[in-house]
Amino acid sequence: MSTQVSEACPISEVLDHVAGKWSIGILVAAAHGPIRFTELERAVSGISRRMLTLNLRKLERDGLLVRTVHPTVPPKVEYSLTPMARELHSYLTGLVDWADRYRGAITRARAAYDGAAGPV
Amino acid sequence: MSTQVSEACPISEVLDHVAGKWSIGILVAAAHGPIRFTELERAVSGISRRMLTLNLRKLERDGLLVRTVHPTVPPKVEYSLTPMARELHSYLTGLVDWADRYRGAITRARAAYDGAAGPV
DNA sequence: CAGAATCCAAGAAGATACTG
DNA sequence: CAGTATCTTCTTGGATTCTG
Repeated sequence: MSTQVSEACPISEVLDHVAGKWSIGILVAAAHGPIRFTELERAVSGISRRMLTLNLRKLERDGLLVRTVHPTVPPKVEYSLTPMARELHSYLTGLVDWADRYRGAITRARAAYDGAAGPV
Repeated sequence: MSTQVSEACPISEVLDHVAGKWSIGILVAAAHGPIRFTELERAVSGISRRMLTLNLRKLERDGLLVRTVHPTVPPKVEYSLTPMARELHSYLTGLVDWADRYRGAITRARAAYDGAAGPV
């Protein structure tokens, strides 16, 4: 058997792009409809302009976001999800929802772990 | 840090731990039942021993994995999911499934993007 | 077997400044 | 408004070696 496994990028790489900290925030924020750069900057809390740009490019390149430039002054650029990103979005919200439900428990688990092991 | 705001860690941080490239692989591999270190090393393709250890500690600290040491010779250590990780697992498999369905499309999207923009 | 310790390279990310 | 460019810092991750 010709194990020509990687005709396409490995799953782990896809997941790495799609499930990154910033990617999830961006995709979730863009899911409500077309969203502008500055709106995204506010929506994704903690992201820097640079990181936003880089992640937008990555997601656009992967075919998850569509970038629409309106040739006006001042410029207006909108980002929206492609169909495959929209499908992804439901899984992402499940994840976000889970994180929200359990972040208290996780914080407590960390405290217990650190307390037991020995924080110096 | 004498932080007053963070009663619990922000969602983005939780997601960052849980949805990392390695974390997903580890959690999915451990979902079948208790799994040993070396088995994980084989199951999570591409991971190094070091990264595996670091990620196992992180997940254990977050209360997602339970580490069981059997005091035998040679040593035997098993990892299994906690209930909250088990709940997470269903969302993760959804994600993995999505990634598998679309990785071909993503690879093509990249090629198109690179081809159009100008790969120098 | 299941790690821990150390060193080092590469990439991610922040700060800041500039532009069509 | 929506970026780009540059510089520096911090973190991630690989390779290797050692141990109970």
